Amino acid sequence: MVKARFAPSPTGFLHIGGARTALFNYLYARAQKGVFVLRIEDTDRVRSKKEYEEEILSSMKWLGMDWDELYYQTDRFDLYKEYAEKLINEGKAYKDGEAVLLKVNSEEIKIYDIIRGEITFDTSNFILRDENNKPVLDKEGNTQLKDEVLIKSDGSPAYSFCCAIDDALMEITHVIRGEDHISNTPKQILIYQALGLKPPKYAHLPLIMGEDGSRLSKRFGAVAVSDYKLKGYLPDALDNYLMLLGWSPGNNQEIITIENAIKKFSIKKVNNSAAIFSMDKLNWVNSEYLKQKSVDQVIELLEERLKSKGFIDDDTDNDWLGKIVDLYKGRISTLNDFLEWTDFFFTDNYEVDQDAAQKHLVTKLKDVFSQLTDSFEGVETFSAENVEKTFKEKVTALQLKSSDLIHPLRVALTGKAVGPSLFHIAAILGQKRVVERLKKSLP
RNA sequence: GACCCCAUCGUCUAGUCUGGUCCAGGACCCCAGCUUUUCAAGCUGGUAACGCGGGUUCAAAUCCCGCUGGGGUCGCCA
Repeated sequence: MVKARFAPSPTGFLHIGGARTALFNYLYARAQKGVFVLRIEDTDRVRSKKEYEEEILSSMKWLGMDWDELYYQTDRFDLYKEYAEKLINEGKAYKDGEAVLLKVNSEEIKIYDIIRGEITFDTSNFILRDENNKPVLDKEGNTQLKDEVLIKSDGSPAYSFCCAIDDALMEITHVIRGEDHISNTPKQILIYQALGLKPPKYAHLPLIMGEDGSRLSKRFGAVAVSDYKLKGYLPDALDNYLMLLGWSPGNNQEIITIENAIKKFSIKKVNNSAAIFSMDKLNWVNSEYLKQKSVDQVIELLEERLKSKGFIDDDTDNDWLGKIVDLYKGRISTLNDFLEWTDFFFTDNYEVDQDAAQKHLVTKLKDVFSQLTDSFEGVETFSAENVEKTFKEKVTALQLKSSDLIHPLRVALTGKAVGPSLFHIAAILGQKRVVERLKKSLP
C-alpha cells in the first residue's frame, strides 16, 4: 500500500511551491489508491504559528486536497527523545550538553531517486566548517566530519531526525518533495542506518522558479496560495496549472481536472528540470475554467466580491446581473478582472481611462453626440438590436463610419477604451443611464 | 569555493528509458489575416528550440565523455 505525505512547516502561509509538492503527493497517493498523510512540522516553536497552520489546512482544502491522516510533530517529542536515547545507549550517538549528535563516519551513500535515478554522496564531504564556511582543521591539519544534530541544545528534535523517524513510523512508502531536499537525503539515510529502519523511496521534484529564473520569493509577487484565491483564481485552475509544471498528461492536453489527472498520473513521468512560473499561462488556464462555468456559477463565485465592493445588494436583479456576467465571463482571466471591467454598470463613480477620454471625448463631437442622444431617447424598446439599428442609422445619416463614433460612445458610457459588444452594454445599462451619460460626457 | 541536480521554441512541455516514423509536435506569449463595432473574445495562419565540442553507430534530440550555462545545498530553520 502506497503512503505519501506532505509535510509543511507552519512558519508561513502555504507557498505555491509547497502546494505543488502537496499536489504531486496527493496525485500519486490517489492514483495508487494509497494513503495521503498531512504532517505539520511544527518543531520550531518560535516561528510556528497557529494562524499559519490554519491557513495551510484551509488552503489545502480549498485546492481540493483531502488527507487521510493528520499529525503534529509537537505531539511526538517524547518519541524522538526515546529514539535519541536508544542511539546514545547503543553508542551511535552522544550528548553534547543538552544536544544529541549522531556520529558520522566516512562512507558512500547511494540513494535511488525515482525521478533522477541513482545519486551518490560521500559523507567525507560532510565536513565541519566555521562561520565563514571555511573547513575547521584539527591539530594535524585535517578536515573533520560534521556529526549530525539529532536533538538541539534547547531539547527540541532536529528536522532530519523527526523526518526520518516519522516517515518510518507512519510507514510512508514514498517521499515526494522538492529538489532542495536532495542534500538532506543522505543525512536521513544515515539516521535510518543507525536506527536500523528501512528508508522510504524518494522522488525529488524540480523546483519552480520566478519569471527571471531566480527563486520564487516575495519579490515575485503572489507566492501564497491565499493570494491567488484573493485575486480571483479558481482552485481547479490553480491545481491544473501547477500540475502542468513538471508533468504532462500527454495527448497535448492542457486542461485537466484533478480527477482525470489521478487516472493518468505517474511519478516516473515527472520532469527533472526546474520550471519557470508563468502568470500568462495561469491566467489562460483560469480563463478556460471560467468559460466552462455557467452564468449562475460565476455569479455565485462573484457574489462576495460584488457585495463588498457595494456593487450589488440583496435587491439586485439577478437576471440583469446574469446578462453582465454572460457578456464578460468569456473574456476575463480572473474574478477580479470582472470587477475592474464592469464597475460602470454598478456605479456612476466608475474609473475613467483618461487617455481614452482625452482622445475620444472631443468637443467637436458635441453636436453629433446630442443628435445621437435624441435618437436614443426615441428608441421604444431599448434592446441591443434596436440600439445597434438606431446607432447605424445615425452614423449613416451623418456620413460617418461606425468606428468614428463607437470609440467615443464607449468611453462616454463605460469610461473604458475596450470591452465587449457596446450595444449589449448599452441595453444592459438601460436607456435612462445611456442618455444621462451621453449628456454629461460633453457638457 | 565544496558537494549535488539539471539542460528541446522567450515560457510550460511531447519525444529521451526501448537510437531511425522528428529538417522535432502541442500550449502560453508574440505577430499577421479574417470576422466584428473597439478588443482584451472567436476563427485561421505565422515566427520561434534539440547550449557547445568530441565520441559510439549505417543512423543521435535520444547513448557516452568533456565543456559551458543554470539551479540547489552547505543552520542546533524546516
